[in-house]
Amino acid sequence: MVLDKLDNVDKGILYLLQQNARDNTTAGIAEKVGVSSSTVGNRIQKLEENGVITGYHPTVNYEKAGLDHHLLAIGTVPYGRRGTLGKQILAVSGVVSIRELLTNKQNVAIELVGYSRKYIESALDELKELGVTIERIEMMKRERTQPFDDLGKEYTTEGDTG
Amino acid sequence: MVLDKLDNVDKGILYLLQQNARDNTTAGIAEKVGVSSSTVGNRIQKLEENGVITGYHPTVNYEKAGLDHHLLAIGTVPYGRRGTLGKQILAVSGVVSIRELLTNKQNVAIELVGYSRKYIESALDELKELGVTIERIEMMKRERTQPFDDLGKEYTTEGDTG
DNA sequence: GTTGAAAAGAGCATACA
DNA sequence: TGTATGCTCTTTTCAAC
Repeated sequence: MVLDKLDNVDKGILYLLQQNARDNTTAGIAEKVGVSSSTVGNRIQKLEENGVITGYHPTVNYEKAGLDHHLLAIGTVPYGRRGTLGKQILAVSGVVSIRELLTNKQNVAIELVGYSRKYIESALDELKELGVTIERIEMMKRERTQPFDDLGKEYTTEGDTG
Repeated sequence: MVLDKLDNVDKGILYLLQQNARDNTTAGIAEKVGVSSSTVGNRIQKLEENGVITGYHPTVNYEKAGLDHHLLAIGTVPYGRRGTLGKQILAVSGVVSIRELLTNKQNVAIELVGYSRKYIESALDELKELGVTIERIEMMKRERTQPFDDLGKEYTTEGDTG
């Protein structure tokens, strides 16, 4: 499924879901994109089936949850092994995300979260054992995420997206 | 609110929500953490009020949504301006996330998404105008996100988290 | 702070245009 | 394919513990 098959209704729904996937009800979305609530439900289901929406997750403030250690490990993974290693890296306790880049060096950015320095160190040890060469470790100050804002805002009646 | 105030029930709820924030109902969570569904509802509300949970977002597969251009701009922002610039950077069309690091150089990683190369270029121009020095631009191969898996799994009866 | 039940609201499936 | 209605399930609220 590519964008050609995403019409204005899909785009509007995606935009609003990205604003708030929990408080934006199907009825509320329906009103803003100009269709019925059951159509919104059908569309969302299709977006999920087609892999456009792959999941719904809460954004957790790790500091407020008591996880004081939050850092980014920038490293290198051998070219051929990146696909396989991704899952293994995610399986390491404390790893919350990986970004894979199309470069030969420094091609992975691994976000780590933990209760203590010891916790982080054991995660780094595990990563090394998997074959990840850690090149830099930086403390993360903050991470901000936002929906792609040009997806379908124009197809909605922006009002109270919550 | 810090972790000291997060008890096992909170941790279990957070764990399950991170697995699937949509299909895990309060009743289902209640069963797995061993409390009533209304308690789960109350706890979730408090986690939101206290800023532990800051939002719920769908994970969107940008490629499947027709947004073929997905890259990471690594750059530098003057030390004193990072706090202010964050919001402005997020306001640039195409920017979906920023990671701020505690370094002097290359202290921001800006994730960009767009329909076309032109689209991306205009976003980069905007970033430069804001005062961001772009040092490297890398194509993103993939991004994988996962909940912090050591938050409260032990306090749940892992069964059908969906 | 937790529970259980009742009420309000949301989502889903069926039927129809 | 999109829309409307009725049914079921979820969430929220409130009294009681």
